Amino acid sequence: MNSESEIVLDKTDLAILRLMQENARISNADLAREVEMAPSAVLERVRKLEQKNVLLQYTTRLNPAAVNQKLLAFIALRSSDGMGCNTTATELAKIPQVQEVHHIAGDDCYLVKVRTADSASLMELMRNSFSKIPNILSTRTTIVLETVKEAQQLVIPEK
Amino acid sequence: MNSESEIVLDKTDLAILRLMQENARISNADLAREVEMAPSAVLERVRKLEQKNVLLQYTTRLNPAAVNQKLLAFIALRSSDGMGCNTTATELAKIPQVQEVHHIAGDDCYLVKVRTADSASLMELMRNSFSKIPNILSTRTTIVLETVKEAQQLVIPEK
DNA sequence: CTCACAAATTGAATATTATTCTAAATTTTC
DNA sequence: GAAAATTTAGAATAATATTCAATTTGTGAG
Repeated sequence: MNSESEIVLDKTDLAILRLMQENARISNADLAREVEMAPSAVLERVRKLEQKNVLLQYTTRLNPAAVNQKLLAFIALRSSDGMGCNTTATELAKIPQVQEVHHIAGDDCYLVKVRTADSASLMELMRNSFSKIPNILSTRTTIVLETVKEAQQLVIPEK
Repeated sequence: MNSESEIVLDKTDLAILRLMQENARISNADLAREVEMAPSAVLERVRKLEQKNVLLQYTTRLNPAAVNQKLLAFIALRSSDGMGCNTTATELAKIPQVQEVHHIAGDDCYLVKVRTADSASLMELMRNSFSKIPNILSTRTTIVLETVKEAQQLVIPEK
């Protein structure tokens, strides 16, 4: 009975998703031309996809270096949070430099993706923000030397 | 002398980036209102930010579950690629289900983020695609149980 | 200080687009 | 197979994007 329980997408919806995932700023008119429907009908579908939380956000991918966020790191961390309690994760998620927080299977409880200006500011972030979060038992930080690919493009099924 | 060597962004540029990162579909008119400039001037700046590769892509974040991509995994993998040679990374990047490929410091050479429908299709992907890539010595797969936060929002400096 | 050049900005005009609404068509349900 | 609900098309209007010439602003040289 949750909000995703009965999402049914037809071929046209998937085509719209594919086009919008590629270019969020595509005009509704172009979208309509591509899927060969009237603009009004397409707009209606887009609105519904937004309401059904299929379309989550229109965002712009920025060059991290251009805004002085050159360092990328993954931090695997163990927490003493009991099962069903995710205070640690919630607190981590509040940190702006933290892009992702995943609860993972295996020894380490969480995998966190962080972006900062440089290693010094990462250290600062860990000292100032991470250290204030209770229940963190240990952290293991992996610095990214080079990013070869970074996209959030999903593989959208044919039908 | 590379393409990013002399990117200088003023307060207005940063404000534009902040707004567009939040909502890629913001109209140029609204953008102009927010930063209190003429629409034409703002458009000019956006075009330049695109040319300078500060704005990389306008994309739409989709609900992975809605398009049957419920499984998220991170794969740490070792490769026998020599230094300066990144065939493995390039091949990995070609796989559509692979969202990210990072060259990392430490024992494991690469960290890869993958999305598939379920664990069965992940296995299939590894058997069919990963196994065809030469030089991969070993893989260590971490399954994500739950994602608490997933954003690519960068922290944009004040000035 | 002022000139001259380049870059950025404005404002107006036009083309394109978004959005709304009603009627028609299609699909679903009983 | 008919009624109800949903979806779509088409037309009309409001809003927006985009272009361009003219003005302003910023920068460095003399």
